[in-house]
Amino acid sequence: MEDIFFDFDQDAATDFAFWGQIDPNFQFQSQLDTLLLDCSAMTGQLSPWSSFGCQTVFPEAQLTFTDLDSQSPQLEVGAEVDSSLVDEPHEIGKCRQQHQRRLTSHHPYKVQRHAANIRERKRMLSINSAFEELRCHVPTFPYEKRLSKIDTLRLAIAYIALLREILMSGCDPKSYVDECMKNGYKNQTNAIWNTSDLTARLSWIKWD
DNA sequence: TAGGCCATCTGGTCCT
DNA sequence: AGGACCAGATGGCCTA
Repeated sequence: MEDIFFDFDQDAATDFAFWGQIDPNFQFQSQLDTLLLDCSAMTGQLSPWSSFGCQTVFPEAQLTFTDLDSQSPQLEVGAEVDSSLVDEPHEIGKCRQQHQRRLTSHHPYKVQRHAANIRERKRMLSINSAFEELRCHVPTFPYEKRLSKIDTLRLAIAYIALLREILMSGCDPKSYVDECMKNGYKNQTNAIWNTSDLTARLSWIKWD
C-alpha cells in the first residue's frame, strides 16, 4: 500500500498530484469520437485515449483501429462494412473488400449488427474518456498506478464527500481533517470511506 | 495459476 | 425503425 499524503493547506491544490490537467487539445477527443464512425476517413492508427495530460502518463495504452477490427469475430463472417479502416496490403484488402461487399449484401442483419457494434465501441470510448477526465480530478500520486474504473468512482465519491464535509463544517480544511483523523470516522458520510480500500489509504495520510 | 481489469460482442429493452 | 443504453458472456493481458 502506497503512502498517501493529503495536504489541505491553503495551497493544497499544488500538493495534489492529479493524473494530469486538461490540456488545450481537449477538443481532440470529440474529434476522435466523430472519426470513429467516419469509416471512410480512417486509414491510420488511432488512440482511444483522451489527449488529456493523463494520456502521457500511460503512453503504452494505445489501441489502433486496426486492432479493433482484427479483434472482431465478425471479420471472419464477412459482415464488415468498414474494411477500409484496415491497414493491410493493397491486394489482400481489395479482395477482402469485394468478398465482404458480397456477403454484406446478403446479410443485412450482420451489417446492422456490425454497425451497432461500432456504435457500442464508440459509446464505450466516450465513457472511457469521461473516466480519464475524472481521473484527472481526483487526488492521486505520480507514482501511484493508474486507478481502475471502480476505484476512480469510489475515490471520486469519497473525495466529494470529504470536500462537502469540509465546506459544511466551515473549518479550516487541514484542522478539520486533523480532527477527523483524531476522532475517527463515525458519521454516515464518513462511512463512504469504508466502502473501498480508501480506509486503508487514509491510515497512511500524513497531514503536515 | 488465479484473480482483477478491461475491451468487445451480443441480444434485449427503452426511447425518440 | 433506428439508435442509445444496459448487462451478460467471453477472451486477452497483467500481476501477485
